[in-house]
Amino acid sequence: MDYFFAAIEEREKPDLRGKAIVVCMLSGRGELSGAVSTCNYTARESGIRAGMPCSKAKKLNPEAVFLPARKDFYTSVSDRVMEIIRSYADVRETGEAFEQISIDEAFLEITEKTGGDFNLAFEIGTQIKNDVKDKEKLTCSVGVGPNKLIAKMSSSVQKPDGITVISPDKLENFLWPLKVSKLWGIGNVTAGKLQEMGIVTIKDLAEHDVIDLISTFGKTRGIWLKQAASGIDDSPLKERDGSEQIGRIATLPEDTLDVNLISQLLDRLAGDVISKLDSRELSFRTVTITVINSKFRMYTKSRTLNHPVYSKETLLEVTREILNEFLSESRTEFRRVGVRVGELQKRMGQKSLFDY
DNA sequence: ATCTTACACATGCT
DNA sequence: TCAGGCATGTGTAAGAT
Repeated sequence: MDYFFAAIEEREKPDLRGKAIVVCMLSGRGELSGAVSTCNYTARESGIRAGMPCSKAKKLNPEAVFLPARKDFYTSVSDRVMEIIRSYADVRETGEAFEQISIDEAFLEITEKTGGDFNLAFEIGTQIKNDVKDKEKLTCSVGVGPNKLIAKMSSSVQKPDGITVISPDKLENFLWPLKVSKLWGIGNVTAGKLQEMGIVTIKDLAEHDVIDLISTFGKTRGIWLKQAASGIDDSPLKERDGSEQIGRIATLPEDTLDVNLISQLLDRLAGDVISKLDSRELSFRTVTITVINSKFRMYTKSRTLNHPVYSKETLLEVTREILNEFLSESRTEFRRVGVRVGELQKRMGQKSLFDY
């Protein structure tokens, strides 16, 4: 979806159209303390980008409209969009060959219904765009490719409201001239290491000795780099049944080491996590606490319970226990804290199988 | 001797 | 001067078979 959160706000508030719109995740610390989640293309003209501090965005364009993110609402729109798109995917025994990878992105397998014809794929992509526009008044950008990696990368070529097809015969011309940082899966750290090795373009990477890549990045990642740079990606679509972890993280009202202040926030976050757990009727077995200190260093500690549970009391207890461990070994004030649960399982009849 | 699990941490994407 | 949410992989240590 194109500039998804901001596009939804535009749709909901027609008087905003034409203006620069910036959707922010705010920490509550100050008027505009937080980061830009996304912004419309008008805002991008003034240099505003996702991830940038909101205060900086304000400096770049004081006239822009700054809105707080309404995540639950965007999720409800996302659910409807995904249902529309899903209906265009190949159908297998298990259901549609469809993979939602984020709140606004998804992969569809259409190999069967196109018989591998990329011209047909273009038609289907166009249909999807029209359907979404008709039903939800939102635009999206479609990428077609012989695998997920290429589909994802081609979706970025023409934005917003675009469609790009990269058939196997156009693969090398598309991929090789690009900087390695453009390859989906290569971030800052990897791009930096590659540059030190003299690898700048994707072509450089594709031609590089795989043994050398493995020695720097490990077996899995080394082989992946070599393959990906050649446009090879055999990963199948993964049907996802909700996330495998549920977490909440937030910024403290001020940097602190005060147990009471921190527990107060952690308890709220734990409550939110329990709500989500309840709505999906799940139990959890692991609890992870995240701390980000005033120097922006991140630390995590986790506990795995003997059996899955879904009691709020247990989550609170474990959370406090881990917090105390953190506090006894920390001298730098905390800025943000988070709670996350994992090893999720569908609930049984009792609170826990071994609880009675 | 080998397989499995727990944990901390790095990396990447939005 | 900077938000929140998730996935996946790796190294190491400890426990189980």
